[in-house]
Amino acid sequence: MVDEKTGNWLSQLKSSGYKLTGPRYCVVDILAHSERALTAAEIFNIAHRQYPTLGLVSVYRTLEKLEALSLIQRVHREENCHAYISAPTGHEHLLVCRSCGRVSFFEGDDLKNLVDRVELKSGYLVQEHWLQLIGLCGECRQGGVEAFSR
Amino acid sequence: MVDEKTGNWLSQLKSSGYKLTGPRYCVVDILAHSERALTAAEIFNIAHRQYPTLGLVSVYRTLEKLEALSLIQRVHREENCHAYISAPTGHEHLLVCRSCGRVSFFEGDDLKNLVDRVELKSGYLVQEHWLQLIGLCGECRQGGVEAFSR
DNA sequence: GTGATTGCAAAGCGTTTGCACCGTA
DNA sequence: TACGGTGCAAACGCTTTGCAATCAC
Repeated sequence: MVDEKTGNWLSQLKSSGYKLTGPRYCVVDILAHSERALTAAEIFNIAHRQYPTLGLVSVYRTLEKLEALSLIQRVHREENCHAYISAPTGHEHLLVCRSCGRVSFFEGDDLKNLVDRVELKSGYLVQEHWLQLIGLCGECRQGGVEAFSR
Repeated sequence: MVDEKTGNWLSQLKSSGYKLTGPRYCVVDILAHSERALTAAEIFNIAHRQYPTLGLVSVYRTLEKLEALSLIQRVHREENCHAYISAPTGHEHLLVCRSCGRVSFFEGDDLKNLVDRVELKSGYLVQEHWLQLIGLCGECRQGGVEAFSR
């Protein structure tokens, strides 16, 4: 019983020449459905419950492949950049909740003017932009929820 | 013979209760004048030449203090976030050259509309934004300069 | 059957900590 | 003189690598 997103990721792995295995399935499924950015250790902790023989190493190796296929992307926070979230399908940017760690996406295409202006002024050729908003999600705003604990 | 920016940073360290020492001076001076974001190891390598007894540990400890005083800030690149650059004075964002690693700053205050729209749509309260442009600086555009080597 | 994938253990690497000595104020 | 700063060495935590056993295809 594989859901759509997990199934899609698995087929992409398969058609890239990788085999479909238990550990791989487990990690893919967790990442495909997480609302929060997860570190390798966090993924391991969750996956370990459903797949007790899983090794942390397999988590790293699967992350590597998923990142290469652009199915996941790194989330940068003030202090580190070792957490991953399912990559957006189109051209979207991250919106990260500082309290619970939840990640959402938003469209953000009107940077064009800004980019044009910066190019003119700086002489740079801008190839890529990275925009990330940080704040509190709807739930955490209301709830006065305690900071997400690591 | 201490130049203005270095001198300013040193006074800020001093007035925060820290002592002014050789190793500290050395690291401060390098960071205050680097056009590129530098990692602890890179700073150590440079500083070591002018101050042979310097230990890598002192670099880390100085970075810590400079970051706490907001005199430097981390620069995030695709793969890591362990390099530091002199922090901008006002509200500015980073423009990083992918080829030579040079960092420039630009003003970027017209995100207000975008932020308002995202808040409305997502229900988040946006507290902070992070914008970074990545591309090629004027020199690297023309020169076909080889990628900056690590 | 074959070659990729696995988990383990060990290695590797960057960063932090404990400590005795040293230098600034 | 007092106490923060120093470098060294060791500890630490996260990630990668070497390897023999295992498993998908």
